Amino acid sequence: MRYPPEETAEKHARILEQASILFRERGFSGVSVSEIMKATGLTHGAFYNHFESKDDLVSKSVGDASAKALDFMKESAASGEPMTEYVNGYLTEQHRDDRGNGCLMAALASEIAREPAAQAAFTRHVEGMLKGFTEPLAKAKKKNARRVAIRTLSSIVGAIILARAVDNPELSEEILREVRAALD
Amino acid sequence: MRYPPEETAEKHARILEQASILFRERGFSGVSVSEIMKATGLTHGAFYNHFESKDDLVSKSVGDASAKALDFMKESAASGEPMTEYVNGYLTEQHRDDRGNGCLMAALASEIAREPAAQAAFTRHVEGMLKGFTEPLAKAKKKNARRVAIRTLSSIVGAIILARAVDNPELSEEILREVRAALD
DNA sequence: TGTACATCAGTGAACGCGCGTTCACTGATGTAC
DNA sequence: TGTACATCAGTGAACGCGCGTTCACTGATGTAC
Repeated sequence: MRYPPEETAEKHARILEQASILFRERGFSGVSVSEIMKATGLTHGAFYNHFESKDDLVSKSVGDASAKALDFMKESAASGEPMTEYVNGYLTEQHRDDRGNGCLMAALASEIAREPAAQAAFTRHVEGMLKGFTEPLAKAKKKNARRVAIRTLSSIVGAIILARAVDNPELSEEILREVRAALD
Repeated sequence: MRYPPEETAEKHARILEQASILFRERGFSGVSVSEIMKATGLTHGAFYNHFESKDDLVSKSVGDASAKALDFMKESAASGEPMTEYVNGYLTEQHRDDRGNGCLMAALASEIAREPAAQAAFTRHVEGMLKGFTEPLAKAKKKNARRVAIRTLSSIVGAIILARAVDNPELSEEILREVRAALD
């Protein structure tokens, strides 16, 4: 049956949001269209009124998660010492244990390397993150701002991926702590 | 029909080898048992004479790939300036483009975080890599050898994962180059 | 303002497909006597 | 040394299952007059 346009738009946004959480938690191929629609409160058949295919959703949910993450970083940057603060929040056990709401790169970069549909949005995301790290450094007249940004991003993404994969809690915490210490 | 024991052992090793290449290329869930057996030159039915289940193979192929990678690192360490040399070889376009024969952590860490069967072997691998990085630093009386090892490992794993996921060749090469430069 | 009709976002059964896994069968190898 | 039999790693058809996707149908909303 027909629904008011605002309701339809709201459902569309909810599919995107649930998808971007579930994909980060379990990977693109680990989540079915049915599960996403169930999480949204609808049945699977309605999915194709909102997206062309699962691949279409994959690519759009990466774009959506990226936009939200870049907004969050900009807020963080607006409050003084941005990179150190951001990185300290990033390398926490809380972030490690909350994949669904956490970093897009740490959760999905490996799978995106094999998912051409999502690469364009993901590449823009990496550039956006690097820009967000580089600009404050450049403003503060630091040397090699872009290089420092690239190294920092690689370190923190690598650290949280390893901290998540390892089943020894001491080692996991050690990785987060020692990489955090690099920025102090 | 029955086969000589050496032939059976050789086939077993070949399944492990092909699996560890294919898994790194396309992820655990991206490769079917049939594909692995076809790559080994057998049919899928024979698989269960060698392994209990696909999960069993996943965990054993991680152990196998780890053993080979640690051996390779030890060889590299036996030849003088180990970490810098190793890292320079790691952060290359060649390694980036050869997932199947490349680093286990870069290829599979994200998926292993959701694959309990493989976590024990993977954790031993990370500890082995850290040990291989730490020992030469400690022998050379460097300060904070373990901390430097953790930061280096996080950086290079993060860098190659990002370099693979990004669809802009200049950005991809820049990431590899700028993280490589950190170790000079 | 009231009536008739087109619209379209839902539902849920059904589709073909590939997956992991099982199983009856084969036949060369290894063993017992 | 030769014969009879047990072993067991292969083959390939078949299994149930969940997946992405399609489709006939529903019925409230929006539009035309």
